[in-house]
Amino acid sequence: MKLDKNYNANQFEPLVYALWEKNLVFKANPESKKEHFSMVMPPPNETGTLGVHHALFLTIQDILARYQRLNNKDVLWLPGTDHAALAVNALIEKQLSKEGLTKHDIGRQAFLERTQYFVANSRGNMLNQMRSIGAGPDWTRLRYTLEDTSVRIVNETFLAMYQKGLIYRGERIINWDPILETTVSDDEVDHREEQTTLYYLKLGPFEVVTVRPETKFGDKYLVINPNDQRYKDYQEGQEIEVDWINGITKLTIIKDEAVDLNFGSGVMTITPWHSLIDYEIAQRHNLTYQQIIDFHGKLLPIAGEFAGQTIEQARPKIIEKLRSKNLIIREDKNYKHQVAVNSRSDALIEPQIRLQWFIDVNKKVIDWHHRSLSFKEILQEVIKNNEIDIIPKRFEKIYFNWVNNLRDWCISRQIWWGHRIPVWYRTNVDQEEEIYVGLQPPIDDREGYNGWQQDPDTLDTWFSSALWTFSTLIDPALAENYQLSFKDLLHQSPDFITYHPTNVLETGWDIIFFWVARMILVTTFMTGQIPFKTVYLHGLVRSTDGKKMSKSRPESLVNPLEVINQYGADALRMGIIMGVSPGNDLIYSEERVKASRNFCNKLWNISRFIENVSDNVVQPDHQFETKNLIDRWLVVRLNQVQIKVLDYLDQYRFAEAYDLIYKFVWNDYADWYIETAKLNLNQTLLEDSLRVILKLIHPFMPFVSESIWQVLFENQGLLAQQTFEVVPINQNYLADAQQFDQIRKLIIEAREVLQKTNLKEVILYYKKSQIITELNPIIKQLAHLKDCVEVDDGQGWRLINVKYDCWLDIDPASIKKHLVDLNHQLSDYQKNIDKLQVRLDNVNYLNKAPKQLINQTKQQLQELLSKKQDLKQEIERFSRN
RNA sequence: GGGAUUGUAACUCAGAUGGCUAGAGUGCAGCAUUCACAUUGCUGAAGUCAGGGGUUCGAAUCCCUUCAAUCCCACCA
Repeated sequence: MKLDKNYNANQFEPLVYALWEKNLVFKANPESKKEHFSMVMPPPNETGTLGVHHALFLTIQDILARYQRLNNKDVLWLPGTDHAALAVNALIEKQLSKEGLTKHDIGRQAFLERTQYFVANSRGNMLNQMRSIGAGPDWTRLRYTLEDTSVRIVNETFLAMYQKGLIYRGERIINWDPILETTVSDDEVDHREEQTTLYYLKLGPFEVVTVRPETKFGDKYLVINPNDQRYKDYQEGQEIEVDWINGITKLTIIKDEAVDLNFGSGVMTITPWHSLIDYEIAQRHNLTYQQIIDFHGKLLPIAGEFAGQTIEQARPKIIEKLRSKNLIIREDKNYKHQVAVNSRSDALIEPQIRLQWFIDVNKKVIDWHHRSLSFKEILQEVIKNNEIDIIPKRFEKIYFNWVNNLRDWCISRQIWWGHRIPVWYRTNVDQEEEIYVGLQPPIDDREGYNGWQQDPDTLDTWFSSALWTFSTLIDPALAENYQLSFKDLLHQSPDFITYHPTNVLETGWDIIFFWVARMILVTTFMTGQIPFKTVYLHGLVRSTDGKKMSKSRPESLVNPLEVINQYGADALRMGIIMGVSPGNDLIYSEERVKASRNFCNKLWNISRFIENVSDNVVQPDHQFETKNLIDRWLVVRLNQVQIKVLDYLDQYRFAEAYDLIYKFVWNDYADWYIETAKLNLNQTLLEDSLRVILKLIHPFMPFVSESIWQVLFENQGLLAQQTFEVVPINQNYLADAQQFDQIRKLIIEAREVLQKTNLKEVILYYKKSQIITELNPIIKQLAHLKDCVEVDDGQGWRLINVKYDCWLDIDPASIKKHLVDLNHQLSDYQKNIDKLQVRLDNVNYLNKAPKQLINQTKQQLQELLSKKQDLKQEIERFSRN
């Protein structure tokens, strides 16, 4: 025998994967005459290692890709990685700070070199990890969000939007991370609850509350709600003088409805530079504002004696001073409120006003289906018109909710790692600033003037990710040629022509805003096409305690490589697919992985059996030739399962598809067909059916299926190149299949009675039946009977659930042990009979329910009645004796 | 404050468009043993489908409501 007793995943997986790569089975071919199927891989961040959530999306996408290949399509699954500007930047800065350095110490150039080195390293690791999960994307088309082609397309996009007036530069309030010293987009800000002290301060005749006394230095305005009767005597614009932290200050009264009458005393001072709401109030009333905290998080000279100190240092001293001036009325030490933090770096966000680049989402200048629309409108339209389907559907609501509240997208970042903004500035003779936006650095040909300086900022990492579906399909060689326009690039790149729009985008629901929406936004603008036709969203993987896996709780993290080591990649894949429905989160459970590992082994041993009973020469047959009704039963089941599995896969219902295969293979194929095959061998059908099963299971468990295929059928070529063959059946097979179902019932019931009565070696008598005679040895063996004998009339215990007349040769004393169960069963029958009877007595049911259903109900009732009758008779007969 | 999701066996979860006696994995109980597989086989026990109400001939499934949990968005200075 060629196969070992147990399936050893670690032994086969690397070999099998190497074989796939060698044979280029993952390679897409745009020139193929087959139908094309395309999908881009969401590029994972190049921060190092993969987690289980990566394993999840790689598995789902790999199932899709392998399924479509077996479905006779030309498949492009395009892999790549993301430079992950903010995340990687934070990581490198953390490394530096461990060495006692900051990025300014080493300078921009050295910082970038160091980052590149780090990223190149982690990329290699990650790609190998993807391989060990079994993912089979087209590695020949591996892309990277910070490669040359990407830079070109990013700049093309920036330029095109700039020329349309969709990108503008402006001073706005933004989320500032004082640690990384960069802007953070709204979506990247997390809110965390914090307990702090709320101070009630005396401000002249008023009382104001604050948790941030350090922002109070710039106070010039006092805002009250115009509907507040308590302060109706104070007029808008009225000025008052009060004693404040650093002496006498003049305040102007402003009335604005943003003030909550019920919070504190209903009076507030505002700090527009460092608060979004205050900023909005200031904008409405045309107020002046100034910066109090600098971009490093330190107080500016306006804070007088506290200037140069960080907030942490200054706050207690400021409190001390306020206290000494008797300006603190009272303090609430248990005040709970939400603070904003950068989700990537965990730093406290300090709102700041700064010159930034923005994308205008409301300007209606984009040509879309012959109308001029804004980004916001296009985002709404493509979903409303079903140009793009989101699965599961409920995420459409979440999507619209987000789009409706969308504000201009701030795309500039002050970190160093990322796409540099393609804008250059210089000062001309009149000391005015000139600006140049272009694809490549401009050349300054004037002598004696300052040359062009590129904007120091980089772009939000999601800006380049947003181009992912089309930028990756552009031919890199063409992109090097700046003589070609962007349109030329699109129209001359075979991959773009063939594969765009892509068929599916498969990703987690948590990045629907960051990524999915922004891909739609940028792609529609740049290509005039939608980026994908379907969005399939999967859930988050959580740890066994039901919480999010997070780096701050290392015990919650599961390392997919360790799992693969222990149980194999196929086991991991199905462990996280089993029993999970689209869009729902899943809790990682090692039990499920184990169950899948056992299933691998089951498959393995089925194959081992087949190999064992097969002649050495394996002939390709594919005829599914049947010799008896068991064979026909199998063929019918195969056919049904095959159709259903393909149907589930078309609907992205992976868990259900897998579940069906699992049950079929284990409960039907192994437990019944293989068992009967020991006495009734049909070698070609065994091989044909195994081939079908391996193909069906292959998208889910590629390694074990390919390993078996290689050992058993290696001459038949690579599994991944085969297409599904439909198992042929004809109508009279169905009747045979039903016959065998009856025989299975017979065997099950016989086993049960023998178990309950604790008897062995019992004889089964049966009234003349051709089928039982034909299957006599099989029934005997599977039910563990001593013999199976045809008789003219019955004797012994009559089987209830079977259509045939047969009896087990059991003495009444033994049956008595079983009597309690039997009476229990009897009352179960009665309960169900009552239920069905009530239904059939209901006139409305008879009038309104479909005819077919009524007939079914009647039939069920008849069956139950007769079973009950039989059982009752038997019990009585045996009780009498 | 706005919104989404979840509540089904001891545990983790499936049950799309309402229609058999509500299923699986794990666990549990009993039995089997040199058979392809102990990563096994056979048999079994275990559920008021969170509670209440409604629609319907018929509800785990649809609607309303209460309770509990998780998450997203927006936020009070």
